[in-house]
Amino acid sequence: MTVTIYDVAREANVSMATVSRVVNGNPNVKPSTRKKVLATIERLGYRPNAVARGLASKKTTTVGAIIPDISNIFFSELARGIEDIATMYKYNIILSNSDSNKEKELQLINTMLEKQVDGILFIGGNITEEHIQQFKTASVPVVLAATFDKTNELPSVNIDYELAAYEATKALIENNPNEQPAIVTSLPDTNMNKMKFNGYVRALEESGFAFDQGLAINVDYSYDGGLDAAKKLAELEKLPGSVFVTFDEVAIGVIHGMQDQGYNVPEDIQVFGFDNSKLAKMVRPTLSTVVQPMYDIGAVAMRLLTKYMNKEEVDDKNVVLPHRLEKRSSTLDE
Amino acid sequence: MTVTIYDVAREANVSMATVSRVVNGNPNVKPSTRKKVLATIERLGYRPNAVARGLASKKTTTVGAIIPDISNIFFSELARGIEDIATMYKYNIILSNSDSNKEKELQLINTMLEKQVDGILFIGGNITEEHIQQFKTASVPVVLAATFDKTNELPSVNIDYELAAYEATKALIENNPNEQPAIVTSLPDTNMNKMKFNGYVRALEESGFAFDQGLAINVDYSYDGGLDAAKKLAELEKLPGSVFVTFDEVAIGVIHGMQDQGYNVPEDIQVFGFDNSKLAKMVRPTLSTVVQPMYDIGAVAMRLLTKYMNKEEVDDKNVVLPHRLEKRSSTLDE
DNA sequence: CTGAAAGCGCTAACAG
DNA sequence: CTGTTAGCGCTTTCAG
Repeated sequence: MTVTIYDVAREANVSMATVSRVVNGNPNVKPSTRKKVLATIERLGYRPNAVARGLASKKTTTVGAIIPDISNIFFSELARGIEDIATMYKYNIILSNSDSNKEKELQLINTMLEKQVDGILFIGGNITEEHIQQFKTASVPVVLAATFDKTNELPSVNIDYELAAYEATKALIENNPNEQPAIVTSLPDTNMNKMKFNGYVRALEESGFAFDQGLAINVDYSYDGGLDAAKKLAELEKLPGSVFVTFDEVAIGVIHGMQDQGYNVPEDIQVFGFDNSKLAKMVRPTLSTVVQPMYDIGAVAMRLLTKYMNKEEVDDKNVVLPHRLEKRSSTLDE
Repeated sequence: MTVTIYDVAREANVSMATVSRVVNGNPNVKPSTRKKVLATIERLGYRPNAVARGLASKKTTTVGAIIPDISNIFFSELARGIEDIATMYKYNIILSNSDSNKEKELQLINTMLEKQVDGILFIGGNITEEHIQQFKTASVPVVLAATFDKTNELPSVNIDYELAAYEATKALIENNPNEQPAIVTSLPDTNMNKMKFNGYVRALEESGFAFDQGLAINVDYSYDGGLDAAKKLAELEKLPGSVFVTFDEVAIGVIHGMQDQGYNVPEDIQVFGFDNSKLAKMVRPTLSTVVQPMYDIGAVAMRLLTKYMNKEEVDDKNVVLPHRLEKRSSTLDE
């Protein structure tokens, strides 16, 4: 039925070991026999069985990637970064969506471990003790991307969310020093969100403002959530002069929501986003935002994982990638 | 080191076969022994090795999905549909990006076949004879999603692109019967694009217009491509009263591009998009567009694939999902 | 309801 | 440079 390494060996008058060698590019094969083997592989239409190889070698050259939601632009760009580097290093990706649901996450980790992935890339909300335990039940390396583990036990790739949020808030204040910026955040309350929040508060306090719960609005992580936020903003006793929105998609909803209610951005209210997803340029006014290199986070995380899988030395286990502010037209910069 | 089925068998005083049965939920096991086995599995922390299982059973419960670009919103929604149904049927997905590049596609098909996937979901530009050949070298089922194979040999899930484009163009003409709509298309020139184009031409002719090459603009499939298209539109001797843009992302670029040049949408120029990606509601004016159910296409394709993998009867091998027009504010509907 | 035994297709020492 | 020989961990007849 299907042709195996054994068939090739027989037809080529060599041993299975030799066929295996040429298939795997082992240099210890006389050119002439290599050629002969290659020819019969071609003739027979032999295709190596990676499952058998995986069982024998204990390496599958596939890694698992657990992602909250691939249809979210943020994660899909990150996934592309992962995939490109994986391809470069000859790995395949088993991709699964967790919806940041802890049970699903734990379940997925288990499934991937059963499938004998060589490593796991984890993107999620919060890392709990259970996650760590689950990871420890197997000996494959795990790298977190855009995800926090307060213990810092696991390797990770992130940006400095606290600092980025601080800077964004500061920028808002500089443009309009007399008005206290509002903040629009989204559930779930992940560590990432907490850090952004902390940065916001720090900037506030440093500028002499006291955090005001009334200016902290929490909505769905979605465009419609942003629309909701805009409504709530407009209902405030006094419209805040600026607002820091912790995700671009929501920020765009805020901009449109304000405009739909007759306000001008940035004249009536400045808005600052976070992520610099490609949506940021797809609004009028274009969105000022924190540039978070999603693709790079995925790429660097995958690269880091390859190092662990190859048991290479890793000098920087918790990578912090640079971020920057991109000032566009939704803020009052000179 | 790692605990195997053999260890469990020994510790539980049963045979490997029995352990295998309980692990696989085979009912032919006395409850008491099942319980005993389950207990020692728990105690030993046994985790089945899916690779070994795959080798022995010739089933991996993983399917390959070849996608042009996961970071494209269109494909990422489709991928989510695939994933959700796959999860429902206990399959995992190996996801790879092809950039619609034929060599990569062929390469990926081969890799997935080596990995012994139980089936393949293919989303791409054009299916060539080589693709078909490549698929035939293995006996796993293949389903196309949002992808055409002119021979109709392969199972597929699509919408009627020609008709949808026809209807969109017709709608434009109805709103403004005296002006001939322009069209903005994007490379590569896939069958899908051709069908959209044909629908556009058919609507034109049916309304007494002759296709005018000068009104056919081709740009990159991107927001910036849309910006470019708007520039070209404005450079025309006379601004067309409406334009059919074959992808939402490009359409949004067209809207902003026109606005940036001082025109009003839809008063000066109507624009009709295609896809109804979530971007369509994220513009002002909101985009009138053809609703293509990306998620459903992915979901139905995956469902269809499970049928083939289970060797079930399939009555409708080339599924055509319904589409509809969503009229929003970028067109002059009453 | 349970066990024995034969592979699945390949890699990895180890010899030579 | 090449062949032999054990497995990898599990499923799957076939008996009983």
